[in-house]
Order: sequence, then C-alpha cells, then structure tokens
Amino acid sequence: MTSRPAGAAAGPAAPAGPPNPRRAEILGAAAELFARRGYHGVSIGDLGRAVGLTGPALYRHFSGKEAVLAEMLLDISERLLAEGVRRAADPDPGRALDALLRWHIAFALDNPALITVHERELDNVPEPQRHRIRRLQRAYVEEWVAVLRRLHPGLRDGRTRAAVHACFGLLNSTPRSAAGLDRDAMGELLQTMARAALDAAGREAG
Amino acid sequence: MTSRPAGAAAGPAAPAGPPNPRRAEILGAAAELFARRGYHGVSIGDLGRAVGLTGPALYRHFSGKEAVLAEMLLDISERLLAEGVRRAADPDPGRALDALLRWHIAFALDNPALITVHERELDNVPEPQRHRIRRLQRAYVEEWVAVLRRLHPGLRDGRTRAAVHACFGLLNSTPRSAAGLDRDAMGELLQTMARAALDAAGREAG
DNA sequence: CGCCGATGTTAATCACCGTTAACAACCTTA
DNA sequence: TAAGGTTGTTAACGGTGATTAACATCGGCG
Repeated sequence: MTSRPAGAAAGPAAPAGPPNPRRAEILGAAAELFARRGYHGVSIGDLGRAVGLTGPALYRHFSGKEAVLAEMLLDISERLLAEGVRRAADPDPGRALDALLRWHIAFALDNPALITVHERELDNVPEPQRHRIRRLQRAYVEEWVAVLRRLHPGLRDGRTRAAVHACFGLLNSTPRSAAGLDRDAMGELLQTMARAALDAAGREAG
Repeated sequence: MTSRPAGAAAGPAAPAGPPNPRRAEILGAAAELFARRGYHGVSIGDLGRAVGLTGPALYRHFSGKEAVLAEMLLDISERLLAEGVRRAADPDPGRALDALLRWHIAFALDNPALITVHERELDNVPEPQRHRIRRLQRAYVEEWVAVLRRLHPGLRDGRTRAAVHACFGLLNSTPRSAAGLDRDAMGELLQTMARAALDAAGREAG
C-alpha cells in the first residue's frame, strides 16, 4: 500500500525526490508573505492565492502550514551552514572572515524575504524539527565565532558570540533599508561596516 | 453627555489623563507578548491573562487590540525622537553621535521587547495613526542622518541613510543575543562596534 | 479503451478570535 | 443610604482559519 513510485512526490510528507516545481513556487510565495506579514498573519488561503490556487490545494504538496515554514527554515539553515563551512576553512582568518561576510551579504541581498523569516519565525516551527534547525543555526554561528577567535585571540567567548550576533543584525537589516542604493553599493557598504565593527570588537577590551 | 470628569480615564478612546496603572500594565505585558509571538500570534485572551484578567476586560481600557499596538508604538516613537533631538543638538558631531548611540543602546537594553515591536509591527497599526508613527520614526532617522552628515561631509545621501539603518540593525540585535554578557559590557560592545561601523561607512567611497 | 494516480475544486467541520451584551461587585459621594 | 460610575465577569455573535471530505479533471499507460 505504501509503494511510492520511486521519486515522484506521492505524499505531502517527505521533502525528497526530484524537485517539484509547485512546491518551490509555494515556498517562494510563502517566504514573501511570511516576511511581510508574519507567519500568523498569513492564511492558507493567502498562500494558495499567491500561486493561483485555492487554499486546500496546498495540502496536495505540504502536510500543513507549519510544514511549509519548517521546510523553508530547514533549507535556509542548511544552505547558510554548508557554504559557511566552506568559506570558514580558509587558513587565513582575515580572508575567511571576508569570505563569510561576502557570502552572508550576498545571501541577504538576493533573498531578503528568506533572511527575514529565518531571523524571526523559528518559534513557530513545531518541535520535532525546531531542534534540528536550531542546531544548524548554532553551527553556522560557531563557524563565525571560530574564525573570529583565530583572527582576534584573547577575545572572550561571550563577547565574541555577542559580536557575531550584532554583526548578523547589521547584515540582516538589508530587507528594511534596500532603498536608494543598488545591490553592489549596498553589498560593499555592508561589508565595510561589518568588517570594521568586528575588528573594533576584537581590538578593545579583549 | 460627554462630560468627562477631567482626567479620569472615563472612555477607552483617548490616551490622556493621569497615568492609569492598569493601562501601563497591559501595555507592558502586550510588549512582551507581541515581541515574542508577533501581533497576530497574541489573542485578546492571552493579553488579559497576562495581567490576571479575562479577555473582554481589556475593552475597559483600550478600544481594541489595534489600539494597544498603536499606543505602544506611538509612545516608543515619541520617546526615541524626543531624546534623540536633544542629543543630536551637541555642536560637536562626534560627541552628538556618541550621545545618540548611548541613548539608543540604553533604550534597547532596557526595553528589548519594545525595540522589537517597534521594528516589526508598524504594518499592523490602523491607518489613521500609522502615518503619525511613521513620521516620528523617519524624523528620528533624520536626526542620525544629519549628525552623520556633519561628521562625514561628502557622504552621499543614500549611503548615509543605509548606514544608519544598518546601524539600527546592529543595535537592535540586542534582544536576540542578550546571553552571556552583562548589561554594561553589552552596551560598551555595541557602542564600540556601531561607532566603528559608522566611521568606516563615512571613510570609504564618500 | 479503461484504470489510476496526481492535482485541483467546492462544501463542510470545528476551533478560536475579536468584539459586544448583560449582568455583578465595589467605591465614591450627594 | 441610594445613585452612579468604574471595572470586572460570563455568555453570545459573527467571522475567519486550518483542516478534511467528497467530488471532478486530466494525462499516462496497461
């Protein structure tokens, strides 16, 4: 009875198999809506309408509203961490930090809605998967902390972690201030400011 | 028929008169809940329960859920702007910037929930008052922009505004990273990082 | 052709939410 | 003490939301 024909998205349970275009479309629209109005401010009807469907049609692709959010956050966290690990591996901590900054900035500039949701909506993910996402998020932070510790030895642990979080706050402000500057100018500005902020954090009161 | 006995909070309409302790209590609890779960994630019942009442009791003090949020945001915006104007008035732009930073950091550290709501929930305020709050928020930003322009002449306008928003992102990250550091250490760290970030923004590519 | 799984739709269910109504207790005060 | 305003409570109303059920369509394929 449970013979899934090897790859087709037969059930709305598992997010495996070949990428279903409908799923991706829904996830994209959901990101925009969740970012703009917040998870609780978006109804299933809104979600369906955003991709030209009625509300209940969504259950053909996801097991529910929470599942949409969970898959979205899981995907973001995995992408951020995977590339973060890669960039943090540079033996020169200064270059590693710049590479991390460029990565995070590019991601935020290209996916402002995703970054916003990633920052705000973790609490609305049901418990089985919330822990997994939180672990990924923490691991991503740890990549930054490790690089920063190599770059500024003698920096206290709590201070390092706080500095990284403050840096994320700076970088993730992009969606709220996209006005005026084009993408490249904005990216360069954020890189400059963030690098200066982190260096200053490492310089004083180590 | 509309003889309000001069000062007593007779109707739930106007937020004037002597400060009603119940109103303040509700506003405080609402700030925590809105910050943690988002405006739409908090029900009237939650709000009442948080101050030891039932849901409908709230209507003795506010005309509705939206009015709670509106009054909260209006109050925050006014407080931020009033003191911001005062501090920006220092003729030395460097001192003015440091004073602005100290003010905003102190506010964020002392009222993490308020800063979060102020940053996220403007869209849920009904239209008569949303414009007023937005004007106050913009005026506050303009104080920062003006000081930064005095400090770093030749800085382009769009870049200045973007830098200020990025700085707010950094400072407002406090509620998401309060762990580890005590209040004073955190304040000093934020001051250091923000000042370095803004100076770097003003230094390059003016 | 005729079955079937995938993908939609509309109608129905059930909970919850914001709000209002109706009623009670209390405090002041004329 | 009686009246009235203040601040609660519980019950009721109308709307909406998430989810499920029942039914339609359609494309591939035996």
